[in-house]
Amino acid sequence: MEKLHLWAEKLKAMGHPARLEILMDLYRGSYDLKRIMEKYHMSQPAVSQHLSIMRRLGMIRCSREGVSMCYAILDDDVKQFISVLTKEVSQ
Amino acid sequence: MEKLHLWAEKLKAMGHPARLEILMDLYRGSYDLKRIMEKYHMSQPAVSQHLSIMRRLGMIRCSREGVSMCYAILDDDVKQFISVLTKEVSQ
DNA sequence: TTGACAGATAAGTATATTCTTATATACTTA
DNA sequence: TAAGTATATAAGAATATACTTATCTGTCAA
Repeated sequence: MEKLHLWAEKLKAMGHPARLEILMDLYRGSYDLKRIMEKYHMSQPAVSQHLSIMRRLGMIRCSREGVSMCYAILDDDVKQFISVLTKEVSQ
Repeated sequence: MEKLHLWAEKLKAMGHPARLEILMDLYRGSYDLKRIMEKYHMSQPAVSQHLSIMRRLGMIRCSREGVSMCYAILDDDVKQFISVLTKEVSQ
């Protein structure tokens, strides 16, 4: 896929408040499924599907940690962007 | 609107290859309607609607220049992001 | 080995997005 | 002022996205 097109895909994926918040959580270390569910009035499958969208694009990776799953940001460009955004949003 | 939510809106708006390319064109000075139409197999109204989406969000502004319109990036965050992206994509 | 827990996937539906074609508007020039 | 050019807007259709509920899978502990 062309670079620009791939970027558009990643931006679109970041273009949802719940996904953006998950990424910011992950940047800080980990995300809290229940908090996301409550804040966005969203079911567990819905959150799982948002994670899956970002996983398909290689933006995040997941690994099993016993009974639960551990997510982390994989894409360096995304990580860089979220780092800047985190500072910007907290102002 | 909450800061995070507004950012999500802007990212979603950037999350379309034609809109992203228009923004990159505008960052360099101006965009070429015919080139965008041809590259994305898109009609004039379709491009106009993409511009309108970004205009509604305050990402770009437009002013009349005689018979044609002059667009420019208005939002500093967007400008900053596109400047970084432009470098990244050209590598 | 079964029950409970955490989370993923499937299937279907409501809504949003992105186009299309048709038409309207603003400006310029003959 | 009529015609031409550049662009915007309107209405509707096709497609994509974001949910829902139901169900499945993997892990652990009794």
